[in-house]
Amino acid sequence: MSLKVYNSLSRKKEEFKSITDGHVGMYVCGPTVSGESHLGHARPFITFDFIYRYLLYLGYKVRYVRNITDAGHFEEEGREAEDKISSKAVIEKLEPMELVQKYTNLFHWAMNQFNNLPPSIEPTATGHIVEQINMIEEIIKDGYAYVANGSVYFDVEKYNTDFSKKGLPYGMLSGRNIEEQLDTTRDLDNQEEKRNKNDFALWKNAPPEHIMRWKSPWGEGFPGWHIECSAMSTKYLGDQFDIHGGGMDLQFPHHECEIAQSTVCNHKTPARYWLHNNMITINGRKMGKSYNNVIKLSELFTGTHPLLTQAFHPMTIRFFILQSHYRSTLDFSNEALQAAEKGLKRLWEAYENLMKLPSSQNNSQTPTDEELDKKVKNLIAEFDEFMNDDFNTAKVLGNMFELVPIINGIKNKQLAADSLSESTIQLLKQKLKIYFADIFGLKDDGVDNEQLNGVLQLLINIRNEAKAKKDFVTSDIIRNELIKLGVQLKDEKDGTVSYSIN
RNA sequence: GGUCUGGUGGCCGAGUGGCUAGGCAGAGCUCUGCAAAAGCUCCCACAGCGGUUCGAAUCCGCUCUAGACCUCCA
Repeated sequence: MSLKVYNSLSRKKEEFKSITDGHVGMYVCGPTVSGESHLGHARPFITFDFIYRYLLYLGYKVRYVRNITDAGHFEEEGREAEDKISSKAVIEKLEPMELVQKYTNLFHWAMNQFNNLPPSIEPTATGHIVEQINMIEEIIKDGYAYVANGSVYFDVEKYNTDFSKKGLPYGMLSGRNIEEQLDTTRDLDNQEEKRNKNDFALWKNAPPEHIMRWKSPWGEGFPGWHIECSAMSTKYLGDQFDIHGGGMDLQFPHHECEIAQSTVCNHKTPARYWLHNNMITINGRKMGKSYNNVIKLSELFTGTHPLLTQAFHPMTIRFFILQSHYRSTLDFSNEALQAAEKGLKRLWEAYENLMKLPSSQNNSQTPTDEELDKKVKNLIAEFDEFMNDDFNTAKVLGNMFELVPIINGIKNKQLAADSLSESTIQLLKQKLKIYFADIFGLKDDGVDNEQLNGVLQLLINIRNEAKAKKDFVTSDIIRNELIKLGVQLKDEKDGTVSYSIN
């Protein structure tokens, strides 16, 4: 059984084979820290987090590189090209690096909330200006870029002509044919500098008011749209690496340009497998700045957004994303998120129940219900199978939910304790823990507060005494008032009382 | 205009030829002082029209429809 991944480059599922045995190099396009991350951004970072975690589970040593874009890509709104980061800094009266730091911190905070593992290396664009300049020089030397008024442009046409002969045409990732591109009537800044409309900037000459600027062989300026990813992936992962990831919307032009730049410099396609996650939609539309329909992560966690009826816990978001396949669109709505919240709770509680099941209460290795035992073993075995099929977390969760009634049934004695063999229960515990915590990265931020526990236990005791005296008025007050406070008491089958906090 | 991807039960979402996931919501039952929780049962959908096939949500064609990219965007 081997891992198969959908490669955007070939548009097929392919068997995954790493370049170096036992090692994986993975590059994922990170955030532009000129603003706060929104729900749409959460998708790739959670997606590639569980991919990273799964590769680790398979035993690979993974170098996971995710950049921070802090040098400012261009926003070409109509006429004026301006560096996003420097212009916003003026508005907010902050130093550019102060702004960048603020949003980097916020990003890290959000990643932490989602329980995403930090990448192995998180390089910044501003920290790699030298590498980017070196790479641009190489491209010029090879004749695939030209200088115009202190800016440098990549010669797409020449690249396409030469590399098509090698079977590496420009547009191979996104299935584009450069002759067929739409003629934009839009006026882009400095378009006349380009030899061809498809050419893209490697280096931009900085106008005087531009704050972020570096010296280069072509004058003072700043790096172009795509060069940082090429420079940094090459530096940390080599000429060719295993996986390049990002959102589908980056396929063109960003990843296409990356391929062109890197191929010129390194004489080979940078990544073997290109993985792209799909978008989160809201009312059927992609969530994105251009649509003005973004919900920021902080708003999501606090419920402060007109579209939200309540706050949603980061783990609910994570679970919501895990419930669909990463290449499908995922439609946001309060209802969908509420369903995810309840589903996660049910799964979480079953998981806890399982972990608390006493082990080896009987020595019987033969289950009394062989059919059920077999079913459980099969459901567990399918976890790996589903993940190996292009990381199908949705199907794994489906199986987990099928295990829930079995686990709860044993716990609540609706099923005999020895229905399953001891070894199956052990296997279940072991695998579920790995999948739940290690691969899916679901964690309990459980209130582990001794004082609160003590207070609740006291109330439970009082209620028990009231019940013993058939003073149901008192016992019901305790139960009903607690539920209003988000604490749900559960009368267990064995007479004990447990609770869950919402 | 080009390239591409979708349209699945009240909602969300798996599923690429037969065994018809799963979650949420809803209904009934068991348990319970009553509830809740838990368990059991029910709710058998695949945009439309043709075609291929013994058999299609799944393949092919057409139609309708939604969306993505072609411009910063996860």
